Amino acid sequence: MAKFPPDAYAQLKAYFSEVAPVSDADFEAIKPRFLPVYFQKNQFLLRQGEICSSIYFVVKGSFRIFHVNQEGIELTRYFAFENKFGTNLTSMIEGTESVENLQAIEPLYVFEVKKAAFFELVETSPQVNKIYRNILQNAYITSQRRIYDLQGMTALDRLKWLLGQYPLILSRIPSRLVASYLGVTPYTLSRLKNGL
Amino acid sequence: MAKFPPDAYAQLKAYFSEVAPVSDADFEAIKPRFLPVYFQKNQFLLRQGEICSSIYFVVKGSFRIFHVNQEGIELTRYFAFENKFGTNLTSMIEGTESVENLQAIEPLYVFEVKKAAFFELVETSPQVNKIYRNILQNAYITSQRRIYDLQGMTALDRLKWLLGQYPLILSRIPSRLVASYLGVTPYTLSRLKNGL
DNA sequence: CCGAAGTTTTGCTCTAGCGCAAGGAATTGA
DNA sequence: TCAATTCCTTGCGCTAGAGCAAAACTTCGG
Repeated sequence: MAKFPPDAYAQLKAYFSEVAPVSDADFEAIKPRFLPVYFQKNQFLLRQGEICSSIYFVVKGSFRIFHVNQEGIELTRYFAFENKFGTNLTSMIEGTESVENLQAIEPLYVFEVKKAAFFELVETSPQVNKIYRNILQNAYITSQRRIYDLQGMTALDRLKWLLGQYPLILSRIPSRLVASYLGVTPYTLSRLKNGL
Repeated sequence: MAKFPPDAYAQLKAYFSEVAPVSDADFEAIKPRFLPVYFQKNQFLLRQGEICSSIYFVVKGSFRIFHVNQEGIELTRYFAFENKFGTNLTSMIEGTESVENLQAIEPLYVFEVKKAAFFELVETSPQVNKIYRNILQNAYITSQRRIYDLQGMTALDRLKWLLGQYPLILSRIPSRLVASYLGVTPYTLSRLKNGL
């Protein structure tokens, strides 16, 4: 295991300046709530049935959010790459048991922000508040878009749509997981790749 | 056109007592922000491209929220029946152009709450605040559930799932609209009904 | 560096659901 | 109330994608 990226806080600050610029002094106050954590490939950040108590910011690597349905099929709904936040919002907000799993896909370096610390920051830091509004809206908009954009598309068009958003996804993420995101079998995805 | 249901405010008060009980005095203060409005069957409450400036509470009748995709196919995502709130959240929150239409299915009696008045109530009334949290959470959870529950189900199972939620929907709503909700053609829905 | 386990590809068959066409039923409006 | 329109059903052929089996390729631990 390589050590935690030394410039990770600089990266976080750069993220803030994109979304909600923050002064050096304010950033120093926020910083200690962002805890560097490492997860191995395939390790779980959260398992279904547990209560989600943190939100994560990806410094390096990636994780996915997925659900296992009645038939035992995995359905992936989100890939979190560098500079993305990810958590199970419903479980974290309501304190209910998660129906989703969060799992590292690659060796993963994240900042973990504990629920209590996070909501405190939401109240005390206008910047974090803005970021939170962003997260909420994106969560909703993303899931809406997913329904509307994908409904009625062929599997090939869905794949193209995904590649439009993450051009490198097929070289970075196992096909099996991409298939579980697109809602097709790995067989079908393999064949689709020929038709690109 | 029949006149607006005379006991509509009593109905609204009953709804509050289910979700967030409110004293008579407080209710009197809230009441004037709920404006009785009538829409004819098929009339639009909002068209795509417009900015959504109100939220609606159904007293009697129903409306649907739908989107028209690139191929010109209508995709319905929500049916609002009695005692349900409905609006285009994204457009209302962000003030952006709506990509969805709201349209009365039956003769429709609603309370309209203007955006400004609504957000003022959210700030000043703990009860309305709670109802708003409810709406936001439901919006997100519903769209999540829709992705997870329906993914991988056959069309017949999706129909049964819908009938589990709204047992009378097929007798109340035109089949064409139910089909556009389930993501199947009217042909297929018609055949599915035989297999129930 | 090698064997085992997991992953991806490919051939083949099968089925759910599409979509046209045409007939029947139900709504609508003057 | 009666035509006109819209909506629903049904027969039929067709295609996208599922799913099994087996081969080819990767990855990983020791």
